[in-house]
Amino acid sequence: MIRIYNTLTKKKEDFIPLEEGKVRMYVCGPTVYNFIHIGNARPMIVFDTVRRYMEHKGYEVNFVSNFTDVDDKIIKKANEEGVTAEEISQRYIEECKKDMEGMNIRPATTHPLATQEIDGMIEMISTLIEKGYAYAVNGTVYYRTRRFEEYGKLSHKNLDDLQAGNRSLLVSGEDEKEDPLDFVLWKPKKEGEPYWVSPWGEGRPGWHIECSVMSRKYLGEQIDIHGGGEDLVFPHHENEIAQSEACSGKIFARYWMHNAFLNIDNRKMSKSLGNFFTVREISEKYDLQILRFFMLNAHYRSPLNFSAELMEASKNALDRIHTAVDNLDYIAEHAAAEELTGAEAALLLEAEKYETDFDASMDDDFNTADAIAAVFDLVKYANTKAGEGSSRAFAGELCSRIRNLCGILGIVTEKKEELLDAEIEDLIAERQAARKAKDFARADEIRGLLLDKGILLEDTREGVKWKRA
RNA sequence: GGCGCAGUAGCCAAGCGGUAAGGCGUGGGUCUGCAACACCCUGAUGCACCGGUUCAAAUCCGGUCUGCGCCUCCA
Repeated sequence: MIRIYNTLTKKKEDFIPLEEGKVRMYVCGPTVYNFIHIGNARPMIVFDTVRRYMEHKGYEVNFVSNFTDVDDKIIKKANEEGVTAEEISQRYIEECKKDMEGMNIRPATTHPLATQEIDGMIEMISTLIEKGYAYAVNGTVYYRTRRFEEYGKLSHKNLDDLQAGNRSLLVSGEDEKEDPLDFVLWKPKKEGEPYWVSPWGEGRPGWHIECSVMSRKYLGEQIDIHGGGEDLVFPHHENEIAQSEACSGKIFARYWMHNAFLNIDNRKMSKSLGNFFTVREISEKYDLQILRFFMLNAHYRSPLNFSAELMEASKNALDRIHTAVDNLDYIAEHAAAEELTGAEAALLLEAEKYETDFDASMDDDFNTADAIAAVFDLVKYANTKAGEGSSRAFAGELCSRIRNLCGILGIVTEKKEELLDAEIEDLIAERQAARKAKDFARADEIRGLLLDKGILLEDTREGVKWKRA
């Protein structure tokens, strides 16, 4: 049984899907006005892992994640570059997909675009007006927040507190609202902005209505899991609930999951502090697999601090897994015996406990940090139990189990097949000859030469191995 | 002002009532021509601090300190 911490109830709850064997989940995606930063990457990695684990447990997962492609920031960027907003959003959607691939984040079942769903938004806004939950004033449509009695149930806020202690809810030009708490569903166009025709005039949708509409269209009125960064709890998700539930009269999402922030130097990343990194920047220095591993090494609801030092530690840790997998592959390939011995069969049975541990950790609100510990336990077990005398079946099985667990976490263990240049192969052979002749000076010289080319040699009992530095 | 989260070894990080996982790093050892890999050993009589509840607390309760987040676009 999977247990999920639900922001709505502030408790871990047993996960029971609306429809047996199926999971409908929606995760708020990025606004595409630039390369995504590593903070954007956290929910992507977290929820991709949730999805993978659900699938591992046998669920069929319908995973929807949007791209917000109409927004002030996109328009601003477009104006700066003198191109259309669409060009900007298309460009960064493509770039985002490249980054996702690098982090081994699988494409969603559907990646809807806000601009392709305007009709649905107009329809939902109309329904809200009909039901008395919204009103139009001078081309702007507002949601009548106080009309939705449960407003605040997700963020556990009380409307009067919101109003009383607040800084400046009354922004200039907003005195046309019935209540300062009301939020925008549709805003009139301004000169030079993209717009759509609506019953309230030309304009564009507010941010919150997008997700309600896209979620309903691709997943139905009720979904199992709704996810996103913790900053979206209020007001974004609170508003989604108000919109969707006022419209349908049904509970919108059963489980609300929110990941904590990725910080830099213990502070939230932000442009004003100048302390943020794009995923692209990180990819120039590290394999993005390391970024993924780094994030999964902490619980998704804990704040995580990012630093180069921590990335180095993650790189070394991940290498330990890769090395184990490579070694097992090597043992399997060169094994003298094919079949499992009785002793080996017993060892494999014993090793099943690590897989059980892994699942138990993941069942407990996706405790990836604990799950990774189980992977390391298996790695150590394999390193200890498998050796040159092992059968192909034994080494192969241990290897595939490690690969399988890593796969659930989206951590790639497949070795990139790279052919050695003939020149490098010759050098390795020459070094072997030198070693045989005990000409260690020459052997070390060659090893140094290869190291300069980025090739790392390892003399193991089974022979010479190499890997890219 | 309102609401909320966190403080566990040098670093990262699980555990959330039953006597401190895992990783990185450090030091020592085995293996090896050396190096690397791997393996073994090495780590907090203690989980910010002070009280309390309990047979039992890092885990529950109260208070203090510190850091952070949300309340405004934000992953």
